Amino acid sequence: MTALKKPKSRIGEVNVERILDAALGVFARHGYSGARIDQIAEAAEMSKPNLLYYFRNKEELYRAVLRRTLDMWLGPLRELDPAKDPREALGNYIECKLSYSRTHPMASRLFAIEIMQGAQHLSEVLSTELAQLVEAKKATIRRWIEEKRLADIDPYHLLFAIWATTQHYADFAAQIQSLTGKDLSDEAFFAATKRSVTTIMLDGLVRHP
Amino acid sequence: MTALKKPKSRIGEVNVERILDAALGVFARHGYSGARIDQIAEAAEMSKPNLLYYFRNKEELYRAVLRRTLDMWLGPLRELDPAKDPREALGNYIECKLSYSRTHPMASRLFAIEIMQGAQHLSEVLSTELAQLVEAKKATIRRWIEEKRLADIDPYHLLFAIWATTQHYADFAAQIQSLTGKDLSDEAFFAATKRSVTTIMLDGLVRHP
DNA sequence: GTCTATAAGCGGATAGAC
DNA sequence: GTCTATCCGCTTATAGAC
Repeated sequence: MTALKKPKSRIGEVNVERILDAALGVFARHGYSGARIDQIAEAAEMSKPNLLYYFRNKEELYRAVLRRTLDMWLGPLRELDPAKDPREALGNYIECKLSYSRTHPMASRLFAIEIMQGAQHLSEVLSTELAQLVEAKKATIRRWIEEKRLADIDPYHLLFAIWATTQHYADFAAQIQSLTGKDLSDEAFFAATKRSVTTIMLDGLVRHP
Repeated sequence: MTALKKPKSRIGEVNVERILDAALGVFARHGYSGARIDQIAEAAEMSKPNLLYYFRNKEELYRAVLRRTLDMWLGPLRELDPAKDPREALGNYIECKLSYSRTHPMASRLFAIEIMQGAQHLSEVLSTELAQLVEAKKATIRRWIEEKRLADIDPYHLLFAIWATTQHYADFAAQIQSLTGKDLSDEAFFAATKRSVTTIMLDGLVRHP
């Protein structure tokens, strides 16, 4: 009878996907309160009441969008491989995060806006899932440092620096576009960005004699 | 007669300041469309119609808040001193930006949200004032590189990396608070952050033999 | 499952007394 | 300059036919 959250029919599933895709775009662009349901409905090529047949209300839709993009958001960090050389492992991680900023800039901005506005819908996730994951990776980073293969840096700040520099190209794309005329969808700009970010993070800016 | 924008009386000026302070907090927390005028009025200890006596409408108030925080936002980059050693000059710049993230986190988030949502009220500034400033600083950075005192990095990406890492502590404070339990208002955490960010940016992560 | 029509309520903005 | 009261448009959400 009710198709909410667990649509049984094929057509229902397709519609839910269409709605979630459309909602990601509108929420990332306008924030939660700025987003309009009929705007999302229009983007999903659907009437507003029809959309509200699948999602009880705006809040439920917003949470669903966050949840759906969450795994993708947490994914790259899980891959950080303790067995590898730190240079290679961190290089991979940076490349992975940067690719994510290129292919999913709206997801990045969605989370960024949510966190900047207090992370009210994410605080649960941050203090459980992400905290656990970060705790595990801290151990990896500490080992590299003990083995003298990495500078003596607090693992938190290392992770923050990588997150900040890589996500910046998605989150602040408007500013970067305004200054350079380009964004990560430009193949050459993406390659140059990858090279620069990797060099800065791993080798640092100042030449050592 | 009209006190709008140019209040003649002392009491008017004081009220305008109170409103702008309150508005910064509410806009930074909820974004433009999420912000409520009566919420700002309440924070400014004033009735809603009274607030609208000083600012014709919400849009005008928002623009006034952006304009007032703009100089502070552009300030640190102006100070980047070509005469200094790059290590010292960039170190100063990082410290300056980080201090700004500590003392004005709401201003940082206001601009971040504005840019992430398309920078519609800032595009003028970005492509004129900021672009000019960045152009000037690019020359400084290029000189340092030519003198072999700096790694061969595109100046744009260097600036982006510094902006990203330093502003991150203001913009993503909720996430950092959730993971570390601290923010930059903690004196020890601020000192550790400054040390870590400086080391990562200037010296890099990977130990060179 | 999808639509048209509409209820319900919020929030920006104004009128007008003081 | 500041207030109370109020208007009006806009947006969410529902009712009910198909």
